[in-house]
Amino acid sequence: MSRTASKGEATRDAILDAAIALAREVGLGALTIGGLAERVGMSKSGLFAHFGAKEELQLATLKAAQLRFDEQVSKVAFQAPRGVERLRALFERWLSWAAAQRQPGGCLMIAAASEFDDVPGPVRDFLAEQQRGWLLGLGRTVQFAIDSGDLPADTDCEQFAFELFGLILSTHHHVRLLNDAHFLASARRGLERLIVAPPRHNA
Amino acid sequence: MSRTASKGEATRDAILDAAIALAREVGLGALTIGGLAERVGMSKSGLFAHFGAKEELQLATLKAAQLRFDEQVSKVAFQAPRGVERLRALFERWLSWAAAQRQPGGCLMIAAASEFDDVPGPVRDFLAEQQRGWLLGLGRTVQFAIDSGDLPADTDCEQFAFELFGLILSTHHHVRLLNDAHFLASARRGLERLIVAPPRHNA
DNA sequence: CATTAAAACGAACGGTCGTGCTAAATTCTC
DNA sequence: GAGAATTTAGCACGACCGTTCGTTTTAATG
Repeated sequence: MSRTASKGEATRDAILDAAIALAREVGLGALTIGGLAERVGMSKSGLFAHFGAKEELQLATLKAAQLRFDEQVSKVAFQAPRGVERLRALFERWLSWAAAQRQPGGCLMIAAASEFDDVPGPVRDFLAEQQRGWLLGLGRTVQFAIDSGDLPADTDCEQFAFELFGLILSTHHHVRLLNDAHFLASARRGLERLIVAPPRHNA
Repeated sequence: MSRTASKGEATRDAILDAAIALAREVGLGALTIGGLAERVGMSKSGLFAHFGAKEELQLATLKAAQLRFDEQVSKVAFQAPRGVERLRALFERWLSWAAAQRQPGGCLMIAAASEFDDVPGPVRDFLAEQQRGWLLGLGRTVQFAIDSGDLPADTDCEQFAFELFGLILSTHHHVRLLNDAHFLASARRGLERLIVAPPRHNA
């Protein structure tokens, strides 16, 4: 069957699947090994042996979530041609990742960032690095839209990315807290305004 | 001295002061009674007696934070005359509340919302109600700017408030996680774009 | 100042946390 | 299928959690 799927790796993947789901509900910091073990259906110590420390479990969970994000958001959006079309695809995928998933709990990375932004350590470091990379990737996608002639040449990519991120955050916040999906439409209107009247350099 | 400041109320206030500070660092959920007691310099049971339950402590902490917010943000901004001037004042005050405070930890309400958005109970209910009220207040401030002729008559107040909130969230997120104050400037540029090219109805 | 009420304390409770250790069970390799 | 390696379980530990209770200290009242 799968080439390198030893039993250990298989259960490890299953654990991380459950860890993502559980952490989205209670938070990455409130993720307990006992609770996770019960959810997966194995012993606490058996699960623990896969990671050796709680912090490792947290990091592994974040990395697994990032992998999923890349597949469900970035990868899919990058099938659209460069330009606003890809930008819209990315935004739409991102929206459904962050605020419209069926299972409870929003975006793990966003929640974890808010949770760990004052807790120094590897988890925070990972999140910060991840954020830097994502911001860069967003800026690049905007640049492609400029290159395609879909956006004015003097569009400020970084400012655009910053505001785009704000739209996602606001949607995430309101949809999750107020349980009102109409904010998804607000997000889309915000994107259109960004496209029609984008932020520009020296303006 | 102060009229109704029995000893009990005084220490209760001191406790809540410390609770806000501590909760901003570790999160409202990770707030422990023992840790808070140590910080305040009193016994665990003595502190506990003031609230009777941890959830009451959490709620009291949130209410105390809201009180501060009203005084430091809303109240001050409302001294400016209605219109964009007040809008700018509000935004600036809000910015320094959320992302530029000296002490560690960002905005408690934002962090708590992200932490409790999937944890049913009084804390979540309080946060949701608070958010509804704030969104309404924001919209009203925008409406004043329309009435003063500073914004087009067909400006969409709710959409405006939604995007404004996104700017604050994005700033909060980036400043806290990446420790880079230059995002404050991004926030201000976002506000200017909102004023110059606001979202409109039927557009 | 004496009395009473309020507030703070100290010790203890049952539980759960993360983490070692050792033994049993399972999977992999030849 | 035998033997080695990996994976899982069981149990115990010290620490800390929220909470209770009885006592002692402190503040308010006449």
